Amino acid sequence: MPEKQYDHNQIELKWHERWKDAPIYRSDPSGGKPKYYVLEMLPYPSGRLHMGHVRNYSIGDALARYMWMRGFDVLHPMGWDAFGLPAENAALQRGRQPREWTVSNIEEMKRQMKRMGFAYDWDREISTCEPEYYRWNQWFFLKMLEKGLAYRKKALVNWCPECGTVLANEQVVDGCCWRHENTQVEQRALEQWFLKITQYAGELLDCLKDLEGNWPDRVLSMQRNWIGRSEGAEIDFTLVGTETKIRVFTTRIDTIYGATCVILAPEHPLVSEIADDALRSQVKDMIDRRAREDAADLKKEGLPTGRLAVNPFSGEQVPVWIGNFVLTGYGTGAIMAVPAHDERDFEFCTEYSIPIRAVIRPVDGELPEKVETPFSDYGIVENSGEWTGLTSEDARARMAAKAKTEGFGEAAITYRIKDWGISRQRYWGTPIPVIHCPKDGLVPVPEKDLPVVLPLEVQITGKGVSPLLEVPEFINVKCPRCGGAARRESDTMDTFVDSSWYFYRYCDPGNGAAPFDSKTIAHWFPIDQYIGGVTHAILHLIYSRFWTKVMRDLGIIENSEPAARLFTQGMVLGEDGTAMSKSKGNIVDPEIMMERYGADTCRLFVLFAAPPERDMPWNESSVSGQRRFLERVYRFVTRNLDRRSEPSKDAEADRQGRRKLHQTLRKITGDFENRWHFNTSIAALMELMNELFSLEERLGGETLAEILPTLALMLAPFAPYLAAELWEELGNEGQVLKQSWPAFDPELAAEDQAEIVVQVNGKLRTKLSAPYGTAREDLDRLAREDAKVQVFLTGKQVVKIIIVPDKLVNFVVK
RNA sequence: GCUCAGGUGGUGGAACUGGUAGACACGCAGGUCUCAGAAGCCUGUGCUUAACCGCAUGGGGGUUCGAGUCCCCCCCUGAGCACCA
Repeated sequence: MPEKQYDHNQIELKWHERWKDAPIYRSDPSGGKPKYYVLEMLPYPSGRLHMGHVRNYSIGDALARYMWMRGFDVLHPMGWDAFGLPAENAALQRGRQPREWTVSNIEEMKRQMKRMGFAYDWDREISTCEPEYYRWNQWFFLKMLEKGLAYRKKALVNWCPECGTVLANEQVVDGCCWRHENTQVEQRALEQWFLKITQYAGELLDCLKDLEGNWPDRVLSMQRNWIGRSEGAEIDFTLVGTETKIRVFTTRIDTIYGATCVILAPEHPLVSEIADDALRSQVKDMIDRRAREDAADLKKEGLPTGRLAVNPFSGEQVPVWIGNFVLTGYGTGAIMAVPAHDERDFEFCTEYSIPIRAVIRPVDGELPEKVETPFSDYGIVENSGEWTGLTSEDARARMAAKAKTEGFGEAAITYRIKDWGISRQRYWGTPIPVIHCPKDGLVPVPEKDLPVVLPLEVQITGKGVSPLLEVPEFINVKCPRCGGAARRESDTMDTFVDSSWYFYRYCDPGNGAAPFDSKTIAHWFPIDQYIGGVTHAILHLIYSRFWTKVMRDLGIIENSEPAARLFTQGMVLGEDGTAMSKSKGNIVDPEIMMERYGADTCRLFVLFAAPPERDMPWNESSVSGQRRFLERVYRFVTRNLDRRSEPSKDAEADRQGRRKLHQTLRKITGDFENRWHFNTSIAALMELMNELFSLEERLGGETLAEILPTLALMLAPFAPYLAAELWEELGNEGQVLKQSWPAFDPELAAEDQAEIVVQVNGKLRTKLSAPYGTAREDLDRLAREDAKVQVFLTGKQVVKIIIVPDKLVNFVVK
């Protein structure tokens, strides 16, 4: 009889048809099951699915399927951050070639996702570019405005000439735009909207502690780094001849007697007050040069102001300089330079022949006569008046306290993180719901008028000002307060606002009265498992933590963190060794892979090639192995269907077959519960198939009747189409996912003979087989009697014997 | 420069608590089947050797009966941060 051959097209298209209109599963909180919320990060922002996405979703989908079979009520939504949609709509309407994302691409992506057989809650689909989503973005914005968490100010901001818009600090990568990596970002002084993420800096940092173990260390340390807390003091130096105070931030107040000048950032407000025209133009040059050059190899430059400032501790007058290495955005934008105890200050002061004076000595060392290299460790304070003799630690605390009581400073904590600039001069994005009235100033749009929606008829100019300014119907409005003529804010929100809370909206996507129902959120949150690339470690993942804390303080949610566990999966690297992405043109199209090998093979391949957290260079030469494996499974199951009623004939074969089955089950269950190394799970399944092939003829019906359906169930998380097909072929009703994950029987999985490794001086000499629980002395005797061991023992003296029961005997000989 | 992750056959990777290094695949070689090929199936495959032995987890040292795994030093690769006072 000719065997049935595995035909992926026939099987997958059949099930694809069946699943198309009815979701493979959907969550049901009323069922009384424990909840499990698993979510993959947005397929952001590429409009074209590639194998990188397939790998990402295969990991989450396998987990979701497993948890579903384990009896959890799984929430696994799939949404589309289709923020390009209105822009492309507008472009299409006037016959322009769509640029990056198109409506059809997004539809195409959805189709491909369904074709891959991913089991999402399709009903919970949301789109963050729709007016309903704008409404709640704007609602949150107004709440933050009310609480002083949103504000507008003129500031130096990052400007991407290619995007024609402002970017947040987090969106600047190596001085370039995160979306145009060869475009240098410029600094411009503009009136912009900010969200006060700095108010939460301390909490964002402190809560990282609670995430330890559940979030990857890499992400935690990146966030710590980004938030950048440093503890120190702010101290006022008084400008000689004036009442003006120059406030500096230092972490080493204990070194203040060694301060030999004060250095201002070139952008420091005081500069324009004390500089004459000549100096001002030099400062301007300095700023320009710094903007052009790479920060890493920028030479330290300074300009003397000719002014002096008084050190409040020593009373000493020190010169005031302007230095290109002093950052305006960190601390107070001014520093005291202590060249003897800081490398940068040392470099600067050496360059300009500013005195270098040591005031800290090593605990077990001397104060140097002449400073050759700066000593920046803690030590003992010297030459510092009443503080001399204290340790650095003591001095820091006491001197800060003194500054406070004397009124010339205080202990202070500074963060590196800055407020989140959310203004964008783009067309797409949520309009910021504010009206500029000549009489009333900034007037928030009343809640009843939300959402403010984007006009469709817009000319996208790319000229660097918002195209919305060219739409009079949008811009010209009446002031809600006085009714007079006013102008609408033309900036739109950063799309990272959308992604900061989209996963909350999934829980209650249709809510028209609120962003979501708080009780529903309390049920689903926090997200049990969030999965995504490490690329968002300090963008999305810090914004959404911030947003969560804001929502908690608004009293609409209870959780303080969005995701209990985070998993960062590795990237799929294109042939050029860089991450697969559309902009690099190195993507591999899943459509072609699916046609050639089938969706199941693709999924199995991306899971088998490497453990999920590791990067995976694309090399499809081994796909055929996964394909062969599925063919073997299919042939084995279909040709043994009818043998399930046969009587048993070989008890030993039956025992071996069942043992391997339960061992495999134990292995896969363990992989799911502990570390998601699906590559080893799949390897275990392959081992099982190899064993079954060699036992096939000898297996009895009863054993086959246990093995075949279990095989289908074990495949369900990885190869859903084949699992469904086999499940049906086996004469079962219903979906595989609705079955329980099979439990393994430890007794059946246990080997009955232990393999004992026999070593001499730690080197493997032979292996023995002995029943479990064999006594130490018996193991010793068995090992000594072994002929191969004898060779290494004769003529030697056994000094020591190490016996690990059921495992190992090691003779130490001389 | 600082922080983190990694370095194992020709290739992807396995070894989960210090106890058989190389599971499982790809590739390669041989066999079987066939008029022939494809696909199956079987065997072999770290290096060295006829075989035993020996040598092997980036390099060097250490702890241990025993180290890919633990400790110290160094080299390399990738990622992140980078004048943060």
